[in-house]
Amino acid sequence: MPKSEKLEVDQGFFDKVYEVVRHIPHGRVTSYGAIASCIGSPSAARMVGWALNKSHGLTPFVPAHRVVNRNGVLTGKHHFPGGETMKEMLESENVKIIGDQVVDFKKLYWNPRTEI
DNA sequence: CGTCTGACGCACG
DNA sequence: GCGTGCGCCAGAC
Repeated sequence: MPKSEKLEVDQGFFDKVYEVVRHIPHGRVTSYGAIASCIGSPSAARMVGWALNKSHGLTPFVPAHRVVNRNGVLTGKHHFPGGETMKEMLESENVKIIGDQVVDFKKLYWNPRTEI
């Protein structure tokens, strides 16, 4: 079994997370759990958030602001510089936010498993 | 090597 | 409908 072959499969949890997140269309959002499920670990939603934390300032740019929790709430906004950065970035993509809640989250929800 | 923590999700009461 | 507890996997100390 060549190592190169294994390398493609065993990139690691976070790399897969980045790959999925990068596929999120402009002006759309998805959830941690959906990503986790898409990469093969349905209950590893925490790891997704953890990976995204490390993704900050990474290249290519990973739109972590498009990833919210299952409720459509911007749980990770505190990890962005400033405090309202995540909200502002989403609003710049025509995504409306009320408080920390994404408006029409259900409509804007992008399912990586179905639409990837 | 053991323990705690973490941008979540779900089951249970 | 809301609060609490547990599990998930990986890394830091």
